[in-house]
Amino acid sequence: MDFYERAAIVCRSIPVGRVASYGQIALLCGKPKHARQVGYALNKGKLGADIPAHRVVNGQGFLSGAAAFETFDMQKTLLQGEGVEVRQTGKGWQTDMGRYGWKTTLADAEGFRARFEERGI
DNA sequence: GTGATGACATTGA
DNA sequence: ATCAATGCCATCA
Repeated sequence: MDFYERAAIVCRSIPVGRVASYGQIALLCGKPKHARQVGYALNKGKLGADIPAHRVVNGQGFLSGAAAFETFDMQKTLLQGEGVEVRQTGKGWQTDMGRYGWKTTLADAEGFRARFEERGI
């Protein structure tokens, strides 16, 4: 399905030092209800090797906790290395979406949509 | 084909 | 604020 190709493009577009949510990525792919498939794809590495999967967190800024990285705190380490603050809360590792969340606009979504169409995906 | 699974999100109590 | 219940839909067995 072309959804994964789109997701790969979107993920590679996440700025360094920013994080995006699964739902946000799904939305930018034009499939608002595919948040879970984004997670599935990242888990399975279906988007390819050059994907900054560590910049993808859930809607509240929590790190997934799934062991798709070398060690459990790999994702945290990578993010902090990019300047993203990651705090330990009672529930788990969390980033401040207000400060580090990737701010996307309608224009961004439209831009992606155009890129997808010109590629026929 | 059917049913279970999941790096999610939203709603309502 | 916290927690459970739903909704969701591509994969996989």
